[in-house]
Amino acid sequence: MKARTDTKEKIIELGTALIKSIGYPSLSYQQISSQLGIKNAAIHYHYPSKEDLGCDIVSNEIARFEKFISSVSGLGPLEKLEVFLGSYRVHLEDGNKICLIGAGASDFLELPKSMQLVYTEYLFLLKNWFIDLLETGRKAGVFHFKGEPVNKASVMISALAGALQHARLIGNDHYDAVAAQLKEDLKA
Amino acid sequence: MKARTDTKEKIIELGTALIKSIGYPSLSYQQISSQLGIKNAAIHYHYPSKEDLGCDIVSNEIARFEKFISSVSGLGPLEKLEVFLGSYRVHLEDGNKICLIGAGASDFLELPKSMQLVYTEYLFLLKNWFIDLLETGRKAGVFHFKGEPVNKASVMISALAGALQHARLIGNDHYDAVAAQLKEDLKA
DNA sequence: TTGTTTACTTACTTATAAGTAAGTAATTTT
DNA sequence: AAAATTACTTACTTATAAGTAAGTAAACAA
Repeated sequence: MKARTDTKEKIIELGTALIKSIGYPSLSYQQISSQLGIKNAAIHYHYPSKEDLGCDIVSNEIARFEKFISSVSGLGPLEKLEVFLGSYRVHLEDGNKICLIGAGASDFLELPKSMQLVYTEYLFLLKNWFIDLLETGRKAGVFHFKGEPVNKASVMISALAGALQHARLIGNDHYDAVAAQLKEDLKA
Repeated sequence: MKARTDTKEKIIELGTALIKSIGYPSLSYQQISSQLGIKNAAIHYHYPSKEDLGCDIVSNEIARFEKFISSVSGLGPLEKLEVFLGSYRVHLEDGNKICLIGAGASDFLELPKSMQLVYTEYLFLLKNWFIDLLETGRKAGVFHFKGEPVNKASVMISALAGALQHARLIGNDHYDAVAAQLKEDLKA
C-alpha cells in the first residue's frame, strides 16, 4: 500500500474528533499515529507541521458546514433550526465533545495566526447563516423575538456552544434545557 | 526573604489569569516562575503538583464568587444582573480572557478528577445563584420570561460564557450584543 | 523495463514539560 | 544562643512533544 490510501482523510477525521475532545494544544501526533496504526512521520508526510493539520481540519469543517447549508436550503425556518440543533446535539453522545468553534475559541490565544483566521471565517459563516434564518423566519411569521436578528443570533450560537461545554460539568440535560428554552423563546 | 512572603498568592493570581488566557493544559510552571522572577521549584514548594495548583485556583475562584454573592445580596434583581454582567465583561478588556468555568469546561476531559469535581461544584453554585435571581426577579415583576427559571438560567449562563469565547474570533461587540439581547429578552 | 513518484518507516534531534533531591539563608521558636 | 522551620535555589531526571533526514517498497508512467 504505497499509493492511493485514505490515510490523509483518516488523519483529518481523527484529528477533528481529538480537537473537539481535548483541544488543539493537547492534540499530539502520537495519539493520531497510534490510533491509526501508523508512525508519527507518516502524519508529517501529509502535514509537515501541526499548524498545517490544524488549518486543514478547520477548513474541512467549513466545507462540511457549507454542504449542510445546501442540504437544508429547501426546508422551512423551523425545520432548518431543528436539523441544526439535532446535528449539534450529536457531540454530546459522541464522547462529550464540544463544537469545533468552541474548542478553537477557548484555545484561540495559543493558535497560530493562520488557524485564527480560518476559525474567524468559520464563525462568521455560521453567524450569518443564523442571522438569515432568524430574519427569514420572522418575516414568515414562524419566529418571534425582540430586537435585531443579529443580536438574537448572537445569543443563540453562543448559548449552544456554551451549553455543550457546560454539559460536561453538570450533565447533558443542561444542553437539552438550553435548546428547549431557545426554541420556546422563539414562539409567539 | 525566607518567611512571610506573598508568593503563594501571586502564583494563584497569575495562574488564574493564565488559565483564563491559555487554558490549564498549556499552563506551565515556567511561565509562572519567569513572570514572578522565581524558579520552577519555588512553585513546587507551594504546589507539589500541577493538579494541586489547579484545584486551588478553582477553589479560590469559588471563594471569590461567594464573596460576590454576599456583596450583592442587598441589591434588587436588575442591579444584581447588571453588576454580574459588568464583572463578567472585564474579561474582554483584560487580554481577551474567558471565564474560568468556560476554560475548564473546554479542557474538561484533560483535567484530573479532583479538578473536574471542583469545577462542577463551581458551575452548580453559579447556576443556582442565577436560577434564584430569575425566580426572585420574576416574582417581583422585574423580569419576564417563558418557562422555568432553571431553563432560562441555563440559556443565560451558557450564552455569556460562549459569548466571551466567540468575541475572541469576531470582536468584543459580539459579547455586548449578547448581553444586551439577554437583558432585552427579560423585559415585559 | 527502467525511472519516478507516492506513501510511508526508521532513527534521530531539539525543546520543553512536570517533578524531585539536596543544599542554603533568613526567620522564628525554644 | 541553639534548634527548627520557612521559603526558597541549584542541579538533576524522566517523559513527551514537534520536527527532520535518509532509506524503502509498491505503484505508476515512459
